[in-house]
Amino acid sequence: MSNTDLSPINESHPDAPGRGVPDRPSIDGIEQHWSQTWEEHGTYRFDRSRSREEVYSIDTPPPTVSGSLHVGHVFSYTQTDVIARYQRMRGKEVFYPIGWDDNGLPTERRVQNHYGVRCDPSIPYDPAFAAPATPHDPPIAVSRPNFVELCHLLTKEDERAYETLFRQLGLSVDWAQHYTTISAPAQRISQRGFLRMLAADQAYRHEAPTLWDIDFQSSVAQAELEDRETTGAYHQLTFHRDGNPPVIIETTRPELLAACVALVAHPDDERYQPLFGTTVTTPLYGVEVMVYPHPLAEPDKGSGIAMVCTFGDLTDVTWWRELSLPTRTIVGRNGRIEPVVFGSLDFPSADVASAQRNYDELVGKTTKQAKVKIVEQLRESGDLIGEPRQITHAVKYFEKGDRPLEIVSSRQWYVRTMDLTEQLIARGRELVWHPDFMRARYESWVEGLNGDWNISRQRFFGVPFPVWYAIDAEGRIDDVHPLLPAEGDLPIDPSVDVPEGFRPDQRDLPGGFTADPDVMDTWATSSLTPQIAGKWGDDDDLYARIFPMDLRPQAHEIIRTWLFTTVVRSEALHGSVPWRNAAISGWILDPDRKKMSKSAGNVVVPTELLNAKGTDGVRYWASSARLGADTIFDDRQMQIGRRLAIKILNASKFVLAQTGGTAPAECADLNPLDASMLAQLRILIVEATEAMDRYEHARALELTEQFFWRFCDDYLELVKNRAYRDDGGSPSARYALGLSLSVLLRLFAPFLPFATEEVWSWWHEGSIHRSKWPEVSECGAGSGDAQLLDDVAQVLSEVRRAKTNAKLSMRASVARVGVVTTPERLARIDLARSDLTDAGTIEGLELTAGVEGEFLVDTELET
RNA sequence: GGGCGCUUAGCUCAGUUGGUUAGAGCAUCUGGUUUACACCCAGAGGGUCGGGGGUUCGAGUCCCUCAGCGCCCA
Repeated sequence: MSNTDLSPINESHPDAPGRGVPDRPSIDGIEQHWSQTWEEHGTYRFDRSRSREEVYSIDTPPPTVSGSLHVGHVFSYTQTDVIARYQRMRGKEVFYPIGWDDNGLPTERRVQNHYGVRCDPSIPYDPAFAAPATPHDPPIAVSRPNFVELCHLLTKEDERAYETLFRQLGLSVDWAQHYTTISAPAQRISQRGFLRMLAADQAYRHEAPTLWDIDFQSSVAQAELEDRETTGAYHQLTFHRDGNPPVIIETTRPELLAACVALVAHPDDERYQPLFGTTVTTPLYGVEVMVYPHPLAEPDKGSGIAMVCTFGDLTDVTWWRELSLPTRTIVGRNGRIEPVVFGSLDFPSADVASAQRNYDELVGKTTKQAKVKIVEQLRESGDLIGEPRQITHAVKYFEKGDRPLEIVSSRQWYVRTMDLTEQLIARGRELVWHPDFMRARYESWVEGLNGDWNISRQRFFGVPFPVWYAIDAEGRIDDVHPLLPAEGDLPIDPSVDVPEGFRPDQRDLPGGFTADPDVMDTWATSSLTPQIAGKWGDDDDLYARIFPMDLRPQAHEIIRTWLFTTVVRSEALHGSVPWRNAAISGWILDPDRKKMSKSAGNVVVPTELLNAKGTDGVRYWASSARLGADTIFDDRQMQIGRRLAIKILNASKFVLAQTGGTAPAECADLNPLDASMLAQLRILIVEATEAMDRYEHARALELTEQFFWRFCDDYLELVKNRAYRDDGGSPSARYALGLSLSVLLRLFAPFLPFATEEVWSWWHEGSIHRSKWPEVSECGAGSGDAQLLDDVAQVLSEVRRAKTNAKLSMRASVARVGVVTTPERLARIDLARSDLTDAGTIEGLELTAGVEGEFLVDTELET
């Protein structure tokens, strides 16, 4: 591999000697050589002078580097790379950047565990703090700036591992376009996007019930929810009515009784119709609450009448909003019961002293502890009927959380989505989905939205909101008129930078200003990957050449997050769909059909796999799967790919030995067998190209592979003797061999970039990956009869069968072969007579006319 | 509860708009020292296409229904 000289643009010189054919070709270790060569020659560098029509742009998923590398990365990224390589060979200038998604909660969690630290924003920055070599146990508290430094440090390390893998995998990304979501440019674009949407009233800040994780101490969005089957218990409680029998409700959360603001029953429920509009009194607290009809109440659930608390679950939020109920907050952001004052405006009571006494016994407890206590109290007061009844029910969790979410009222930034659902569905229909049925995931998600998108998180490592608030002379914060930076000053950190017209020493003081304390949710930034990769607002010339992008490849589980939020941002900022195609890859399943995931402990480390099977082998497996199809991890499939790559090397060596690497570029007197093979090759080109254009890369690979094995087993065997001989038939054979090898290598190139590049370099200068995708017009005039090769191969196959049945070597001579079939077939076979008798070592070939449908081969072996 | 996908040989999967005896690879078995390849070559066995019903001259393919698996949404 010494005399390699690959230029980025291939100028295919048929007479260029290339590097020559090695004696013993091998695929082992070729990955490192070629990925290095591609980088040195800028083979995949994007040419930004090309117009939008000439560009194929890909919005690649920036992997979360704090996650673990696993074979799923190899799988889906290979599928995208196949598309990229195909489009490049079709003459498109491919914009194929990659980034690392390094901001946000996953990184924070990894840093906490890796170093044994936790972030305490009240601690001042310690410039002398160094990253611990081993994790602190128990974790130590560090300042926010120190914590953020650790986040940067660790992500740098993680990113190196990812880059190494993706280079080994042979992804044809342009590493010069690389980005990270926490970098200054990404923060600038993220903040710019936010400010534009704020100005257009597409984003707003609002106090509202918010899903809250008490362990992460942060709000979470609807898209991050997960239902988990959780055990609970129905408790039957009595609500009192003067002079009437009590009303019995059933609840799984009796500890929220003090937060009860109403009872609801279904409007058609005759049992409770007389109660609508009347009031009842809560046990223990003596608080009067009204009974309302509402269609969401389920008559057959429990007693059919429910207590509404602020807030036990999302249905409570709906009732609270639609019935304009008051708010009684008792659960704090740490998940513990907070003190309240009975007899105050919010907590009126018929018996203030007793209510306060009962309640104070719960204060400071977690909801779980409070539940135990209140059950005791209710039992004593006689308001608990019977024993709690165990059930399992679906409870909302943060997908990364360990305890059920609470719902607290808090002030958060939102992006409007509820006003937009119709446009969002229309945009989803503009997109071409591969496969089409994945659109249903998107639509059902959009149709099920129940609130605007909460984008603020009460966390540390993220893009800060570029917002301050003025503080008046009395120390009141003006939430309504945020102070904003000029776009030209972005990115800013409001906790460091100072708004215009203020001095640093006015921070957090009356008459001064204060920073918005929150950071944006990760998705609020990664929903802008087209803008970040295309340098929107920083390099609008580039952006105009790549946006809207051609392709968004991603997995189906993040349709509701990444795909959805990107469509939202693009609609808000550009009034456009962000891409034309969405290619949705499936999951990797282990042999038990379970999803491979770190938590399931069944992941396969990809680097070991690539070393063992060869990159092309692994890529073969990945690209054999259709888009959207979940795929079993199967290293036998990779072994097949590995064998295919080796076969390509060996077959190429053989062909090049015939042609000397200088096959004739034209042939006037084409042998009928060669013409037949080329006719089949033309069909292959058409079908493979059509499949690739439909994003059915697995189909294209299958067709090419099928052709290639038949090509080796039949055509090469039939033609080898003629090609060897230096007589009249040789030029035609050498022409057809050279041409077909060139075509086949290029058809395989997107799938097996290393083996094909290796072979290409033997007889070409320049990279195969910058060569042209094969076209039918390359394969001569097209006068060949595709059927001829099949008919001849069938006779040859019968002869082989006879030899095998006789346990003879394939080289054994055959005295006579008699073929009886239709005159048309006989005529075709006769045209390849000498190739057939050579390949089968047949002494006498007798062709006898038969009837339609007849095909008999009678073989007399020599004894 | 609503929706989507899957169910074809022991395993992993193809089967285009319904059209000959349902294909491939792997695995199994039987053979072959063929200078491109033993990471190879030749061949063989192996399937009532998840069950049931229907449409049709004809169904793996279209319709209905049931079951199992997986996922999405509520």
